[in-house]
Amino acid sequence: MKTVTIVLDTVEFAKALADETRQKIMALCCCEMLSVNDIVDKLDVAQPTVSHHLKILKNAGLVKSVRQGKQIMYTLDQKRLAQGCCQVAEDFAPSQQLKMVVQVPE
Amino acid sequence: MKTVTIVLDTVEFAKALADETRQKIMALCCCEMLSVNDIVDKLDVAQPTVSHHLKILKNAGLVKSVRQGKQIMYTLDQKRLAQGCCQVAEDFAPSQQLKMVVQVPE
DNA sequence: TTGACATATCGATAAACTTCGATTAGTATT
DNA sequence: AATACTAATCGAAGTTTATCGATATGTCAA
Repeated sequence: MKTVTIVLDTVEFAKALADETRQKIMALCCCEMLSVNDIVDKLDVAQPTVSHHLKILKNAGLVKSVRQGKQIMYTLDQKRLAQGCCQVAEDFAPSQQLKMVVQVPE
Repeated sequence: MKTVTIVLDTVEFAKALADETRQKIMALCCCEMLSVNDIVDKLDVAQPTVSHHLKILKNAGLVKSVRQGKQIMYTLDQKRLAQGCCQVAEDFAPSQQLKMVVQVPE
């Protein structure tokens, strides 16, 4: 039996987070699915800029996307984000343990 | 009575993390105090470069420093780092709760 | 299949960032 | 005080990144 440990690239992870516009996008689609235009409407940036940032977030595995007709809906992968945070904490702050609390639906 | 909530700037936090050399520095001085020269010796970068990165980490509150004679010793602020990770997770992944496990010394 | 809409890609520009050699500032030793 | 040592600052060069207008690609409806 093989154990596969998914190790995330903490530099790519941090780089994906390291932009104000991207953090705004992440906050917007953290808890719902939004189309690119939805995001453009809520921010003060051009459509190509939003697409550019979504691509970076996607490459870092931080957003998932699904096509719905003409639109492509994006949403933040919260689990992945939390995993990234945990990994950073594990790597650099081993004395300060972080635990991910699994939410049990009632 | 006033309640003061220390809110960390998640963009500055992420930017501080978003560089390979800085992550190497963080890994080096995560669990011990190192002088600037100690870090230079362990990495393949020039001294001004290390000083530059230490300044960025310091401004983000991620390292603490103390002068010891001629040297200035740097060490990672693990607690602060873990807090940053928690804050990012709270802000963007509210469904995936992270908890900081407080270490109780025996 | 034509037109309208949604998103991605391209190319250019400007700003931000990394790096390093040279220099400066601070500290300890002799 | 002069010297040696350590780290910070300065200035420049090169690289990366963010942004946007223009355009291409993909999808649906008529």
